[in-house]
Amino acid sequence: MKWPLLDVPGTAALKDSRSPTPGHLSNKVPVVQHPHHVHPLTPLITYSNEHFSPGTPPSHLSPDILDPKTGIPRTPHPSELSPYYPLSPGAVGQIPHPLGWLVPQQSQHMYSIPPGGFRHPYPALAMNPSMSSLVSSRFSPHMVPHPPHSLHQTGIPHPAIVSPAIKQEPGGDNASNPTHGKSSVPAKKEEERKPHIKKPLNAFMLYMKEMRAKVVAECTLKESAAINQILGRRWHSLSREEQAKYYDLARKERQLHSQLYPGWSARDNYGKRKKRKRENKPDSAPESFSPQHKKQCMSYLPSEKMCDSPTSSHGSMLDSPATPSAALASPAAPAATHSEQAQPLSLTTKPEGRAHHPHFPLPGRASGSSSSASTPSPSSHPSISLHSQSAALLSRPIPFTSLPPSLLSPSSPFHQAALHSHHALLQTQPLSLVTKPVE
DNA sequence: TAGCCTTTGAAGAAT
DNA sequence: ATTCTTCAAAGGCTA
Repeated sequence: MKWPLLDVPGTAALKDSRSPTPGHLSNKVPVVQHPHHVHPLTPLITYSNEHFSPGTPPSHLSPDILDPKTGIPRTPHPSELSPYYPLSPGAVGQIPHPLGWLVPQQSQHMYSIPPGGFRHPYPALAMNPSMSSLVSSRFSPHMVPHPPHSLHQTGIPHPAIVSPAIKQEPGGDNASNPTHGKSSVPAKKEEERKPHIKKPLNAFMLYMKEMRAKVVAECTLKESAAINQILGRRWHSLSREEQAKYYDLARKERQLHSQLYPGWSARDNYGKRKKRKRENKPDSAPESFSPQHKKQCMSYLPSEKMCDSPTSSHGSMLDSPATPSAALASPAAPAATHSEQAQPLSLTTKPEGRAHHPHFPLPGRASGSSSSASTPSPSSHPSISLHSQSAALLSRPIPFTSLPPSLLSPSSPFHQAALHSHHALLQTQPLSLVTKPVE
């Protein structure tokens, strides 16, 4: 099922991402509508900080680098060495932080605006008539409008595009390329010429990108694995509204991404990375962890406990956004009856594999399925499967999208019951730790 | 030095 | 229809 697209004014045209119609996009994408508005995703769609590093521009941003595809020399522009929006210096000062509501404190240093201004992260989108005012005078000639289908070959430094030279697999990616071999030389060449278009970031990734620096600063930690654990917990501690913001951003980004790369599929990136080494897991029982995994988990726990102060534990996982609209329609009352400590590291209870979060059928593909609301799959989450009673209490993640707004009201019996069940579940969560072998 | 770790979510593949 | 797998960010760590 798909994320139930919001009827957010201005996004309707994006709903059909496969048939981008510049004319439609014009006045329906509020994020780029106003000439002085910065794309709300600005700091989040960087995809890679490589594109930001003013001091050490990646090779593909090097001025004297020719586009591997077109051979067109990249026009060096100061703004390319740092953030995205090619706004004039005079306009920079007018830029409200696109995520001011997200990063009230750290926005200044996290997204400092360089002298060169921003570079629009989605130049192609900027090329439609309505956006032309935004970019017409800010892009160098080679960034002049191109049909979406040719974007990959223009050398436009879209943050989602990573030069093959950077992202390329060691050894020519042969190992993971099913078409490798003598007979696939053309295919290989073709593959090499293709820029690596990264996946759009999901809500949590956006959140991580946003909050990582803060957590790092707070905890003086740098290991991403540890940071991510903390962020994962904090993510769950966010209120529905707070998460909804990120879901909304992620949705918009997906829409923009699909607008820019109509032919792109997540499958395109399959095999781009080296295969993970989790193959050694199958031989172990679900509840048995490899020593390495154990060690990793345990080693990260103390750090997290020390750092992860429940500064934002007013949310509930039940309050996670089914849809932003739902969240906004009925913002969850701060159900701060549990703290993060009350949910000790459920992440460590994940034996292996990935499972969709059972608590909330977030507006993904499952939400469109009516059966998803009636056929719970608690086993999809290890911690749930370990607590059938809790799972029964929770009885099942009913898609909020399928519920009438009245039930979504914090004061509604359903809401209260759900919270009660949720809290009951949380109280059982510590048990899940027991299931984790302690060395 | 390539890949792992760790998180959640999206999307595609597989069952 | 459901489950599983891969990738997205990121930086220290490890083989």
